Order: sequence, then C-alpha cells, then structure tokens
Amino acid sequence: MTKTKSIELNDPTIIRSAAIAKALGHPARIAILKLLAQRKTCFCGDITEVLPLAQSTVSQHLKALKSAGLITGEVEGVRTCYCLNPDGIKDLKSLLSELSSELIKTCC
Amino acid sequence: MTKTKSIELNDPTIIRSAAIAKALGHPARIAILKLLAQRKTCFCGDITEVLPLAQSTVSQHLKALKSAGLITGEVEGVRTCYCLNPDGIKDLKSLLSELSSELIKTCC
DNA sequence: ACTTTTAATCGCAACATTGCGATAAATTAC
DNA sequence: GTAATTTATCGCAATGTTGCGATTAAAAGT
Repeated sequence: MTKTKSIELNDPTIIRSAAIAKALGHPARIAILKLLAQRKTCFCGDITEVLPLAQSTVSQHLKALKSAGLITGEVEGVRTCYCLNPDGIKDLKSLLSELSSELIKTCC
Repeated sequence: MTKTKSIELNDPTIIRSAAIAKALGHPARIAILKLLAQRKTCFCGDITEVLPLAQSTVSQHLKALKSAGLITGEVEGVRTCYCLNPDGIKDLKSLLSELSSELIKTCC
C-alpha cells in the first residue's frame, strides 16, 4: 500500500539495456568497440595512438566499457590487453534488437 | 599536417549512433518508449501517471527523446500528444543493429 | 472574467561525465 | 639496481544529468 505508480524502473532487463546503451552513448566508446572488432585485441596504447584523446581519457572510456561488461581487459606484463566480451556483446545485440523490434512493430 | 591520429570522432554515423544510445541510456526513457509502443499515443500526463517520477522530470525525459528524434510531440489543445517517431526508431534499429552485427561478427 | 487543467520551463541541489596533466605502480630492459 | 615503458588512478575544472517543487503559459470549461 505504498506503491501507486504501475511501471517499475527497476526491471532488470530495462536496467541492463539502459546500462549498455549508456556505455554506447559516447562517440569515443563506439569507436573503441569498432576498433576492437577490427583488431580483435588491443593494448591501451594502441587505442590511444589512434584516437584524438589523451591516454588517461582513453583509459577511462575503457573502464566504462569494461564495467558495462562489453569488453574484457587482461593484464599482460606491463600492458593490458583489451578484447570485446562476447557475453556483453550478445547482451547488446539481444537486448537492443529486442527493444527495437518491439518499438518498430507498432510505429512502422 | 595538423592531424596525427587516424580515427575521427566526427563520423556522422558514429555521432548519430552515440546520440541514440545516449537517449536510451536511462531506464525511464526506455520505459517511456515501451509505453508509447504499447499505447501508440500518450499525453505527458498519461506517462506521469504511470511512472514513479514527477511531471517536470517526465517532461525533461520526453524532451531528451524528442531531441534525439525518437519521438514526436504534437500540441493538442492543452495537452501534448507524444508518439514514437518512425524515422528515429528506424535509425535506432538500423544503426544499432548494424553496430551489434559488426561487433558480434568478430567476437563470437 | 475566472478557474481549472495540462505541459513546459525555471531555479536549485546533488551528482556524474568528460577531458587533461601529473603521478603512482608494476613490469621489463639495460 | 636503475631506467624506461605502460597503464591506472588522482586531482582538478568545466560541463551535463537527474530530480524536484514552483512558476509560467496556454487552452478549455464554467
């Protein structure tokens, strides 16, 4: 007898979808994902070399992508090897394509 | 001879994808889109009635979705009628599904 | 005319994001 | 051991986001 509104914003599916979308919500992070798709594997320095951003900034974007579960980062000696995380990318595909079909069904 | 980094972050496709993803990057906005898909059409008040958020907050989320091109809002007398915007939803589907296929191809 | 209804906007507070340079931590090379 | 390399983290500034209540603006009902 406390709830009056009927839509919950804590639905795990919606939360996860929003988190993934948020991680995609910056051009640099999309560019990083595409780069990882091309090269399969990248050190942080490889990415910094290629993006017009400072190393610390790239490192932050990598951290965001990692905590959204979209990439993995394994320490290899001095460096860290970043890869796409298949599980996360599957979530991205399934959740967002499910959402967009749900939306497109009624509006088009 | 000013550019040294090879990846541009001003690629319009990447920018548009990021903008769409950013608009999806909050649970309330995803919930609003789903609600519009269900009901085809909503006034701001319908949405406020159903979400655990104040009217002003809902209005702000609607503004964000509208400026990302995902919904339209037509004034009808005192009220505003919100709908999914087919063009925007098509962008959402094509850009994000294109991105996720591109990513999933190499990682899975 | 006045009140009610609806939605947008303002003002505010709290917090998050983006970006950078500088620094720290850890491994590798000498 | 010392120096060089690589990445993460810190500190900082600027800006953006999220949320609310209060107010404004505009239309509709009385």
